Amino acid sequence: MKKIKAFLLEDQLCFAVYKAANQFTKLYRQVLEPFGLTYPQYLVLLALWEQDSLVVKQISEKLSLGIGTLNPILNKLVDKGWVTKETSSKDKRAVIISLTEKARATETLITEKLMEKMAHCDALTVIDGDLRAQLQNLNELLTQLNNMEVKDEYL
Amino acid sequence: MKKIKAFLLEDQLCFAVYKAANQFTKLYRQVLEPFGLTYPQYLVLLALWEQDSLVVKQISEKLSLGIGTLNPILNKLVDKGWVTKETSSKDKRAVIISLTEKARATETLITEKLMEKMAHCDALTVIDGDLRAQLQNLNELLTQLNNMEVKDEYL
DNA sequence: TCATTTTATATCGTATGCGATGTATATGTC
DNA sequence: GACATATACATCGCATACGATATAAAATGA
Repeated sequence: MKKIKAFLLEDQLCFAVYKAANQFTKLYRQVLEPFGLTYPQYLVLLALWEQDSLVVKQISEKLSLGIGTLNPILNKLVDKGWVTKETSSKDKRAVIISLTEKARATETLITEKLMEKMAHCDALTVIDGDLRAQLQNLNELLTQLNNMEVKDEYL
Repeated sequence: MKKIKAFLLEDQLCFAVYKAANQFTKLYRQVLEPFGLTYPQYLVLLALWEQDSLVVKQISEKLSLGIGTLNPILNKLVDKGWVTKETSSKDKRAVIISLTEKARATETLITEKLMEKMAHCDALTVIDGDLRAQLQNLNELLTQLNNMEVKDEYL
């Protein structure tokens, strides 16, 4: 009596994603820890290196993280001197997050160390291309699904 | 001055995986919450539905979770009456986790509810096949990388 | 204008997820 | 059998991640 394939642990897409996310975090920790950074904290910096001085809401959207998750991360980045927080003068509700000199100065080094680590595994690059595109599709789908849920109740 | 493509937030494989994992957890919560289950708790049940009465160590390996993460989850499952814990008679260090009657009885219902939810999104099924295989490759790679790290220091 | 509603953050409680450490039990070696 | 080592689990501290709630400021509208 074999069970439905889709519901065996090893065959589940969601489980594969779950495991990959955990493994990635572990891998990145090796590089980021010496800088005193965690993976989510690094993501915030990554967003700001692309475009500095974002409002919290913009970072929240870029990373798909709620304020409840993001705010503690931002506070830690402030404490550790990576970013600053200032109220927007145009909209006093909004808070602008900006990179410090330290954060700007360290971008290259962190990026190099990460590339070094990843280079140890050429296969990662090979796999990368197609998978990335598919995952982006998946993410759009999941996001839609999650946003649809409220309406869903009324069907 | 465009930056290296690989290091733009949106283009990063790890970020795509990270987001997908978060979205999946949200999606599953909708189905699992009425049962009083979280996604990791459900994963434990999934493992046990495949094969009951596993030792903690075995579950830890199946889910790629350390004892520090797994133990609190198991304790909650015990508290809520989904599984039992008993010391192995053969090896008094080992703890055997077994499904309760409630857990066995609810498997079908939970599985049905999950399939219902997923069925709302046919596209998920279409994407699934290839992506799953690729993610499994990715996971093997990442796991190897993570296990290699210790030796890595001596190169 | 002024009450209502929306929006941007902040805070809180619960549940992971991890590395580090502690403890009891097996195991291997002599 | 004694003892060093390895293994299985437990516990702790830190850092997310989420939903729910709170608060202040902006936008809306009668």
